[in-house]
Amino acid sequence: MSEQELRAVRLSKLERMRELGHDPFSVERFPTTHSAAELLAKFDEIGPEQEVRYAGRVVTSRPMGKITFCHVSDGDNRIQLYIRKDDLGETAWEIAELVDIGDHVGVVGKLMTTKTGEKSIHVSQLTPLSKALEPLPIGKEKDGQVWYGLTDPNLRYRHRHLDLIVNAEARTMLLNRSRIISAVRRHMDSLGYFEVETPLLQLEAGGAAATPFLTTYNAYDLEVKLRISLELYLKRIICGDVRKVYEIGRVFRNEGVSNRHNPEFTLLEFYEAYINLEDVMEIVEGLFRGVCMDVFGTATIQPIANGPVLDFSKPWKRVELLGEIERLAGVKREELRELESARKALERCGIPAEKEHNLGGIIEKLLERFIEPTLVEPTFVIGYPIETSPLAKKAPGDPRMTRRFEGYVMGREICNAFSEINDPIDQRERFEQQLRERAKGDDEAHPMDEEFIYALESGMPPTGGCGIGMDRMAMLLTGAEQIREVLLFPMMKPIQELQGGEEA
RNA sequence: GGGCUGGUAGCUCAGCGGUAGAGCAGCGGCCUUUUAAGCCGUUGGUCAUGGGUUCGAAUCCCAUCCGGCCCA
Repeated sequence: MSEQELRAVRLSKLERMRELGHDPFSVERFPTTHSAAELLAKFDEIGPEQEVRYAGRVVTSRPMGKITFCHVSDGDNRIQLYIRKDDLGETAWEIAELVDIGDHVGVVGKLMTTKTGEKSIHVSQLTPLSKALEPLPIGKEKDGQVWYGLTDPNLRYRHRHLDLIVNAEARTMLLNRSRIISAVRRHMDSLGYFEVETPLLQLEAGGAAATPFLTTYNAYDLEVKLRISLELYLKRIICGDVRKVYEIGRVFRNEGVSNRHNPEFTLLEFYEAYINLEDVMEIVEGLFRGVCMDVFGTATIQPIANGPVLDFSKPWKRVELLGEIERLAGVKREELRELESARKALERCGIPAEKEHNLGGIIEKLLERFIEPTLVEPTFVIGYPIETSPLAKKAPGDPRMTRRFEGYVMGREICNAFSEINDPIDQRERFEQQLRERAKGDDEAHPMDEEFIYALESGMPPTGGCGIGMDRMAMLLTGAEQIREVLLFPMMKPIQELQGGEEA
């Protein structure tokens, strides 16, 4: 039967319901006494005499003549209904027979246990509350096995509401993402941070190396960019003597889509005056521990079945970047002092070096290739090259390196933090160096930001700051292999209008 | 961006040169404690799109569109 015919059948059922005196779409409310979980958990306590009210979506149906069994889901749990013609009467029964899988219903009834032992509602009144005009891909299920359903990622992401109805695992991941972000917010609030909101539309998008999206501000006839990070505005607030600030916000980077990248993603950044890198590490440890306790009730989690167990109750491992490169890639730190010897070392490791124009790029290549995959347990990698860290303080004793760390868990970068530059002269030099990189063709080099420099010139206290990708954090903690699993509506290319032959 | 791989009924899939298939959903019938309910009957398709090869294409080739996996 074609899609149109399936739809027509459902429309005619809706019409028939209306003829029988019930228009499901005219109902505005249906107060309930319990959720499915409550009905099941408090089954004995409620007992067989008390009248209960329950509402949800019909997800299974087993009509057998003058009785029908069906399961109704409130989104989180489902409970079975036992509906008898004798209990409803002629008209109500005919209306009940017009209910399809996918429709919402509200019921009044009493609890009962069926012959096969399933806790159910013996329905005395059934009220259709909506009619699904489209057939829903609700699969059949027994003993945890699911037949049919919705598996095509293309359809799952494009029609996420169906995914939420049908796939419990996807639902859990997405809702846990939401729980994780609100736990992060609670945690930062409890530490006394102010949550702030800074502009999305900016004249120059700074704070990270990425290509921005462009748009036009009509009133000022101005080309503006969507932000690529939160950093510079937040530090300007620190310059305003607000001691602790954070923002959880969407940033936009005009680049490709992959397992780990979506062009718009949610970033947490926090800054605190008078603290350094090591203090930030402790805040990150506390954040992961606190969020896990809040969301999962334990700091020791195993996000992927049979995967590694992550213990966030203890401090993260701390390693030094150049030391790890020496240990795992066999490249001595002395080799990484000059571009030529560093290139040779890179080639020796089997990585082409022609494209590398500075030491920072080479060091990060070695990190990616040799270090990252080994960083399963939570680890801070400390000490990053200056070329790729234009906002981090120089390391005392080595002007090529900065007071910066990245946190890794299960081989993936999870946060990026540093002791912030508060010397305006140093910062200006770094930006000027970036401008030179830009002139050489690096489109992602950091732009000059005079207002930010001015803020530093007005005096910024020593400050520690950190950025954590919320999508990555959600992936890590929920065990998602794909960033799209923790985004409700990931970027999907539009399906182009198919043209069936050019007209002459 | 490169390699591999997929797109067939509303959903999940089979078919891989010779009449377009199955299960589920749907529709009709029987059925007042079923649960992947069951039994009988039945509808449903521009085989992603556009070209090509062939007597004949869902199937082979090319291009395009949209995915997936791996790599950069």
